Amino acid sequence: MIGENYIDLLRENILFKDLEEEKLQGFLTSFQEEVWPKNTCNITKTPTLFKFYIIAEGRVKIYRVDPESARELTLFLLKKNDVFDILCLLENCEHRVFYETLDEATLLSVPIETMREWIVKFPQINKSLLPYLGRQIRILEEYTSNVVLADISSRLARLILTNINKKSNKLELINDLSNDELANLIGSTRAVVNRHLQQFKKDGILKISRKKVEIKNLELLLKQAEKNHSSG
Amino acid sequence: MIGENYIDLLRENILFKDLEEEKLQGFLTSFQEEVWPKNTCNITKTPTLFKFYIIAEGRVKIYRVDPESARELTLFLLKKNDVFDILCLLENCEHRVFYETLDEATLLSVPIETMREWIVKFPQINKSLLPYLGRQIRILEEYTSNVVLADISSRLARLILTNINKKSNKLELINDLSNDELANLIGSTRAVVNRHLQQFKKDGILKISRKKVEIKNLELLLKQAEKNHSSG
DNA sequence: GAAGAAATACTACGTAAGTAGCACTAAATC
DNA sequence: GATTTAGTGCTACTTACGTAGTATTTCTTC
Repeated sequence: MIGENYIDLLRENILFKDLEEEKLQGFLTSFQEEVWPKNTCNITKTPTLFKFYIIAEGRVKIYRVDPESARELTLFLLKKNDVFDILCLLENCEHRVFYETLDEATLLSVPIETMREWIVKFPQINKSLLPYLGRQIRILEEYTSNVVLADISSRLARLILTNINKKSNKLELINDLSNDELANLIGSTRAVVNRHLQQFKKDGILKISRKKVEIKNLELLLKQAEKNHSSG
Repeated sequence: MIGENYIDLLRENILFKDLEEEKLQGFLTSFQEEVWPKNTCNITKTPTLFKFYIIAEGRVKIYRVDPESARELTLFLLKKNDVFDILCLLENCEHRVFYETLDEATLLSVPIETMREWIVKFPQINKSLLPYLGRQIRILEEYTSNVVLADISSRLARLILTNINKKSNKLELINDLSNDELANLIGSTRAVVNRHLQQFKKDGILKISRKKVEIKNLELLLKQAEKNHSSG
């Protein structure tokens, strides 16, 4: 059972937003609040096979690791009101990925079987789920073609561009990440990302400080995102 | 309206398989049969925004192109009883990809709005759709991490391995593709794929002839799939 | 504010993959 | 069966990326 204050969260959630107020109230009893410390991987303790999570606060990355090279690839960087793990929810079999918090995170958990029942019972959830899955597919298609067809500087520029808040015009979600984490987000390595960040700095595109990226010249950044150095 | 003989197709289809016989019969009136010639891109003529397709015969690839380098990336290679475009179905906005037939293909089309209505009206379709979408997401996750974390020879070996028919032990679906098409499937180029195919041949792993790949040594192929040359 | 940890900046180097070009060959097409 | 086209095999070359190593800076925390 979680507090009333979480009603607002559910009301803004992509899966629950269309439900009537009284039903959301009823849901509160099924949720549990969990706090995960920063930089922890709770997969062994709390398998996503049994629980479905909504992020109330903090960031969680879903990532893969190549055991040989120890290289990481971040598949999704989840934030407030994102949910996981959608694949376990749909397929009831293990999703071979890791989860790790980038901040201290507050999560709402619900038994995954309960969530499955809700999808069947409440058409509104089901109806919201479909376009949500579509968006996931679209994001992954974009990711794959980016990695294959664009070079690192383009990918880095695009990563930054897609995380600019349209209203504040400021970088969000990834603005306080280390070079290492940025590299994981575009399928590269720390040293290479730093090399390109330095070049961006030289070119007057970005202002860089420790765990901080600021945009100085949006126009040039847009050009970098489009430019594919492999051709012309 | 299509012929009775397509009932068997629908009965085996991932989305329609759970529907009662009489309902499938009723569906027949909504479908149209279309034949697309080999190597054609029918996107402009028959936008997937308005129709939903089931493949009855032949192969269709969904791919992206980088306009600058003209390089292609095949996202999905669809075969009999696969459907497209699932993203247009879910999101009702343009899916920025191309479609092209690799063989002469026979397709069943249904107005996409009709398909949307069916999803709402028949829970069985909706229920089948969810794990189908999950599989798409899983495939794309695998694709992305492959491209980032594995080198070309591993990706080529894995591509071949995933297309071996478990029963016949023979290569299917991709066994008659050109080096060019194989390259598109792993995010590389013709010349590079050929280089590795030649090496596989030298190593006694494959037998290669024009538009034909045969497996000679499965064990060695499995080793290639696991080996990541970038480490060790 | 000293000591330690974490993140960054930079240099040097090796290499897989991409590109270009061309000869050769099988297979459509007329 | 002559001609064209598509696909393959191969050589030579270039380069962006990844790796390694190290110095430096910035934060943390005791």
